[in-house]
Amino acid sequence: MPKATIDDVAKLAGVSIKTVSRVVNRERNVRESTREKVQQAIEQLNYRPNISARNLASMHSHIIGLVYDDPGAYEVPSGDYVIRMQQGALRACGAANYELLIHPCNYRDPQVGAELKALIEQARPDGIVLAAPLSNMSKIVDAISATDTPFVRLSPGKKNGEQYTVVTNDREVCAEMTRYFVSLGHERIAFITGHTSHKAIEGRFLGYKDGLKQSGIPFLKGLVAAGDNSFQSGEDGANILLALSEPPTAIFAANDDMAAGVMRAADKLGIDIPAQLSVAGFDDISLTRQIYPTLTTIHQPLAEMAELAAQALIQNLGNTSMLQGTDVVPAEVMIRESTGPAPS
Amino acid sequence: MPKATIDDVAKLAGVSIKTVSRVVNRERNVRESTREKVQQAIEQLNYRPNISARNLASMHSHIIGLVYDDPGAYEVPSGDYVIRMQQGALRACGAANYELLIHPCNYRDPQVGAELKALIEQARPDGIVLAAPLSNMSKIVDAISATDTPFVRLSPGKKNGEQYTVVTNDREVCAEMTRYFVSLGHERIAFITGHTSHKAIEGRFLGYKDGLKQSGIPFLKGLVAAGDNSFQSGEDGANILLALSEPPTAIFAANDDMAAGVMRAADKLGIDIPAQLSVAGFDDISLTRQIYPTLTTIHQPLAEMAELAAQALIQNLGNTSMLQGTDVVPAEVMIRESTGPAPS
DNA sequence: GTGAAAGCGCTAACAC
DNA sequence: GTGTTAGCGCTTTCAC
Repeated sequence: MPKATIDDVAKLAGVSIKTVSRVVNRERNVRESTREKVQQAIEQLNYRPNISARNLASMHSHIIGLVYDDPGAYEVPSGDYVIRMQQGALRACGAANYELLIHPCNYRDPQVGAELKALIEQARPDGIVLAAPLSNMSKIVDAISATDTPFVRLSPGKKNGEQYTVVTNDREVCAEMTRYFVSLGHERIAFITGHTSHKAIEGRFLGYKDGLKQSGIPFLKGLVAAGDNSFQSGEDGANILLALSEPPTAIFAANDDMAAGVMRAADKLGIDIPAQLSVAGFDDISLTRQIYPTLTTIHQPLAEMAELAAQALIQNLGNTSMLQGTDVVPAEVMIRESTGPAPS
Repeated sequence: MPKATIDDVAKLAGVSIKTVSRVVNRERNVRESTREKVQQAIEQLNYRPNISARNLASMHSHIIGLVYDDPGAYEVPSGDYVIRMQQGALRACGAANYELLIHPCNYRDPQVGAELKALIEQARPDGIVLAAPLSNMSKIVDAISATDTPFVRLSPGKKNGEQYTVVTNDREVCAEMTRYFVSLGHERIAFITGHTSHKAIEGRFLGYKDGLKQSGIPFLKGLVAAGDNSFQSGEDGANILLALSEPPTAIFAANDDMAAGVMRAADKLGIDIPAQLSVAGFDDISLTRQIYPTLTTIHQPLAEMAELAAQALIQNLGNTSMLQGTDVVPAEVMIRESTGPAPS
């Protein structure tokens, strides 16, 4: 059977199409009895408004774009990051009857700005959620700005631009993790830093130092190893740290990959985790639950962040004023098997 | 500035809107000089056709839906699976100027059928790519069928239904992996089976047996351990196999998680991989490159499969006849560090 | 509270 | 080859 249209419903309910439209869009000024009549007709005909027609008439697309770095364009730990953002954005879109258009893009491509602009002009999303690390990059931000499409940003490393932004508390939660080590009796707590180009990762190191200070433990340069986010750099860093005359009893790595490298190094050296050495990472990638012992880490609430960002974006679409400010969604320490009391 | 419309272009180029439409849609029967005139006007005005208007007039949405099991609804190895499918589907959509709507859904939810149906009626995708394991489930397939939306299936474990399907060669590639073990000098090659409910995983065991037969090596029941896809079951299975009076020199697990469990068991027993024991898995999850030694496994070409499926779907949309048949995209053995020559 | 009429920007017939 | 004329199914004034 051909799909029912608003006219069919109006005819069956004995009202005008405008009244049907009012009922469908939950507008006020409809008598309760009329609403019921229309509602019944809608159900009887299994009527669904035609999105294209609605979009055309209302001059917006009811589409939100989610733009993120393409994890398939190169090697990444996993697609968890993307999946979780999508979930959050989908929740917000579903609740507001918007659709979600995903657009992975490779920022290493010199054409990326033009390509992104073309995509936006084509699909005409009503707004865009821009994920990190793209949310930092002026060539991306400028390309979106040039289309006059409102957008919000997800955890840019540094705060610039005027758009509304959702971030997490990297620094505070790293301090919390550090204090957790102290609470287990650890005093020699080492840190493996991440790649210097990742703005977001700098805060993690600062948080580590905060945690030490809050616990009254002196910060020792000798307990810091320089990593570059890779498994290998974690293993190398651990080998240096564990060869010290007074080795650390705990190692906190700025990401999970490096923490896994630490575990590998300890395994080779015959050091038991967590009896002799506690290890923690950051990100909560799936690996953390697949290795043995499972890895204590910090979970970034990506789904919640994306949901909040999309929600705020959608709610603000009608307004003429630009959405501004910053919201923080706290990250969470995930205690698993790789951390335990300091050896006596 | 307000967006240019087809009328603006027509006026500037001094032609009718129909001619502009012809140029935009690359129809024939336009004089080259006219085409150029129009093209120039399009560029000058930065004209982009309005998708909603086009969709409304042409009576289709130019949207393809990708429906897959929601990996966030429960624990899964990783989101790689989903990401790779999305990439493939996006490639096909981009090439054909379609948009991709993603819809993760949780088949454990009893309402899933109704919910899916509602979504499809709302968004009205022109077609759907249905991923495994949903592509097997009649309540999902029926819900989609009820909406009269054409769909294609990705690697259902068993072949039923009449829709076009893209599969991979689980069985053949597992035989290949087994022969690879033999080529390394292994003769006692064990297998750890997967959970019986996963149809696709049955073929892997059959492939293992095929490979043995092709190599003239007798199949021994004693070299098969029953797993359930979990890390733990891999570890348990390995412990049983390695305790045999004549233990295997190679263990082939039906998925990567179990293979990781095997590696853990070997590590605990002080067995060196690959010098004393070779290990292989299936899936090529990101873990395989994050552990040490990196895991030899089999890569399912999910992106290619999804791309082919979406391509076929889109190409067939105009036709009245239903798209049928099956295409096979071969999987690939990924040789990494966990496999080596049999110990002498 | 409700309705009539005028588009939104495009495609599809059919004329020329 | 090109233009004319109707819609597609909705929202949006503005009447009543």
